[in-house]
Amino acid sequence: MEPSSLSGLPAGVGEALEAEGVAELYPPQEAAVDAGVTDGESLVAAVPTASGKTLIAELAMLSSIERGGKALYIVPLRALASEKKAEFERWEDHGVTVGVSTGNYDSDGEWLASRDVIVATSEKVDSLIRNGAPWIDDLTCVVSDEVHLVDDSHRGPTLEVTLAKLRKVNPGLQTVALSATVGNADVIADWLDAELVESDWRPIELRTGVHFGNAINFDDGSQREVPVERGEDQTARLVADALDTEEDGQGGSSLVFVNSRRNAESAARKLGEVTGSRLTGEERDRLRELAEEIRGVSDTDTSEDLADAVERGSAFHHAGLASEHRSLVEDAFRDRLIKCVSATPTLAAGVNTPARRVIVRDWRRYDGEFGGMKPLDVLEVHQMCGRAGRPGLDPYGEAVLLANSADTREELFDRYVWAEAEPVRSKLAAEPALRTHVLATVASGFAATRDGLLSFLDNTLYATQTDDEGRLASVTDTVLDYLEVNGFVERDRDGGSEGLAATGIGHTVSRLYLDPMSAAEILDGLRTVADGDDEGAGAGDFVPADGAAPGPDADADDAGFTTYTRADGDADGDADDPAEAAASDGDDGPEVTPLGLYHLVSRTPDTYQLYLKSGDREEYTEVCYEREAELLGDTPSEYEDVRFEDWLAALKTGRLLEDWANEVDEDRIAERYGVGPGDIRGKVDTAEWLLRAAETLARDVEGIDGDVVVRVREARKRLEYGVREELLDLAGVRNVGRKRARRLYEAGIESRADLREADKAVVLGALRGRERTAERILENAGREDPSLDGVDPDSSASAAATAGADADGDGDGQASLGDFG
DNA sequence: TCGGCAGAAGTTTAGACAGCATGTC
DNA sequence: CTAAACTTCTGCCGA
Repeated sequence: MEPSSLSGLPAGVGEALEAEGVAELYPPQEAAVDAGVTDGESLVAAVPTASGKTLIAELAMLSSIERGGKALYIVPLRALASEKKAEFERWEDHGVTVGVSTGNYDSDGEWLASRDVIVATSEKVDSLIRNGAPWIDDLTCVVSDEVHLVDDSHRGPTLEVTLAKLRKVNPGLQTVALSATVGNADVIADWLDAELVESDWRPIELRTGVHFGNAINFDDGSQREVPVERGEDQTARLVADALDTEEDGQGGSSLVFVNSRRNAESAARKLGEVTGSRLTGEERDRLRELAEEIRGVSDTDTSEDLADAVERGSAFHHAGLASEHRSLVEDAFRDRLIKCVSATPTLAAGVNTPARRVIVRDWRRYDGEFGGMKPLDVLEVHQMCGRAGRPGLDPYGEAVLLANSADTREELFDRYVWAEAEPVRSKLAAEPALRTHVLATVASGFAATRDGLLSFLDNTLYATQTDDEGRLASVTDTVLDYLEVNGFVERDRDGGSEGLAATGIGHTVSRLYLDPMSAAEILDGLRTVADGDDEGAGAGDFVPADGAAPGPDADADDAGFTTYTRADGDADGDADDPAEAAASDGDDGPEVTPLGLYHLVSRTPDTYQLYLKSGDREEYTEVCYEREAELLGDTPSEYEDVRFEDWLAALKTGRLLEDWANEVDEDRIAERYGVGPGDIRGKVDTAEWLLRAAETLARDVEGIDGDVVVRVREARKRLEYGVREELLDLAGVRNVGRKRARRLYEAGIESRADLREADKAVVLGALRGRERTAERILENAGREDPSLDGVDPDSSASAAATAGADADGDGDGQASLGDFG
């Protein structure tokens, strides 16, 4: 079937596809067309990765748009959103517009409602529904990429409920679900009332095999000799073998999957010996440049180790890397500059990074709940193997599992090579998942009674595949009790069917996209502050919202608390105004410190906890008692309460955040907490998000001291910029980060206003003579005449700045590791 | 007494979604 | 119940 023979697509699309080189549709694509994707028919396509799934989605979306509709493409990862957007933008010549919406990136100012195709993550779509995005009911086609992720216990339920909601709002909606080959694609099709296209067909041959001893045995019965000498590294031999086998005039690159970050790093180091000896002079030069770029991303050991490996054509890839690191590695690997990447599962499902040879070195991974090393899911291994074979570059792809004995070889064949992937199973009927989705479903008007709620939940995958009819109802009831106790929903038990309604806070929580348990924890924590200084202050008391009050003052205690309203003149974001800070210092209520707030949001289920290492328990128990007064809420008993462990883990995270807000260098933080630059950014981002939510909650809820709102905002801003209080103003200037702000401050330039007035020589000196940077900064600070022509840097400013930048930000009188190793 | 070294014992362990505002003289 | 790569500790040896 030729693309140009398809009907129902926008004019010229078929021809454009042929011009791209799509002369014939692939068999699964043809089956999809036969099943009616271009006629608005719903479809589940369960086919291998890289077998043209995206084109099936495009055919559905484009034909839907041609009929006057609007399409939504749901991706599982933020990183994939921009990849897909770029891919779909090639249809803009045919009048199709594309927009993206994810948590950290919205299409540049474009109003989504006007776009024909919108790419978003499932959480973002869920959030848009909760917030009543007007274009949701205009959708005529929704594509769900990697639907098999409904099996994921954390994020699966969101996808499941979101699809159910979209279909409910829009009964005629064409639903196209793209899935890996799984055990029960028919059940998914059944759930979505869709046709099923299932196939193992791949455009590039994929051979899967197991290496043991001196050869790889492939699933097609063939063998390839790859002898491994005694004491030689099996992985290294296989990587070398791929590189030494030229196809298309080039050796093949490899992707090695391992089970821990540390293993990824040490494998990359070792494999650098293999790749390093096979580079051309030009490649060495380019790699050296790339390594410099990597070092420039971050000052941490991780960054340094990565750069060292990359210089030799080898790299590692895991979530501890900064996102800039990741894309540098991914791009260079695609460009065939980096010859081998050792990765954790980040690369198995993320952006498209194919390799000629995939080596699955570790097939078991530590799992605490399992109590040891757990074999990977068949689906996961298949996903890894599916990365083998680059379309247009490799004549074939090879996926090799490593065995260290004949027995293991047989086990790997049985377990992975011959095995079908596990069936997908809904994880909806679990409390954490339902807690969030029951509240959202009630709050956004999908259900007003208990019966209505249960019948809505009947549209989920869970309902179509469970045999236990009562389970969903019973978990729902447990969750409803929880939501009622915490004041998020009201229940009316008088009528025939129990009535349900979200309270004001319930609505807020749902719109903020918080787990209700996080919201409850935050509210409890913040309320302890108000309760602490006046027993008489309760939620029902009179709340003064005096529009004339400039902020909390000494009298505020009389009423127990003061609320800020938008009218009180504090909406200008001037929380760091010294006068205000001084005023609140006069308050004798319990002090709300950044650490207290960081600890509070860190112990919320929306924050991923840091692992307590040996010795940490002792260390943080001590910190916990030292700073107990700052922690919001009661510390669980060290000896009787199992929650104590979590409390300490949250304290560790809280301290990391505090360090960041105290300008401790990234490399010190990385070392102190045993994390990578990517983890630091991740923790800070999450905390920022939660503190913003906390700010909104604190404003919306009665019984929380207005001063608390100010403290929350300041703690959040300090995280955002990574600076101490006195630098908040400076760090707000574009191109001024925590480092430059500190240098400027040490040179006597303490504010944005100073930047406009200061001696240019001092500014230039503080910025270490970087003329262009200094000009940009002056311009961004709003200086009339930012030009630095003929200005010489003031060397004393530069010296002061250097001294300031080297100071360890640990000046709170706590025990400090004042050594440099 | 000290340093070097080998082997024993102990330690650690993947990933990643969400909101929001708002500018400048 | 299950692993494996590291790091740190321990004890032995020789000088």
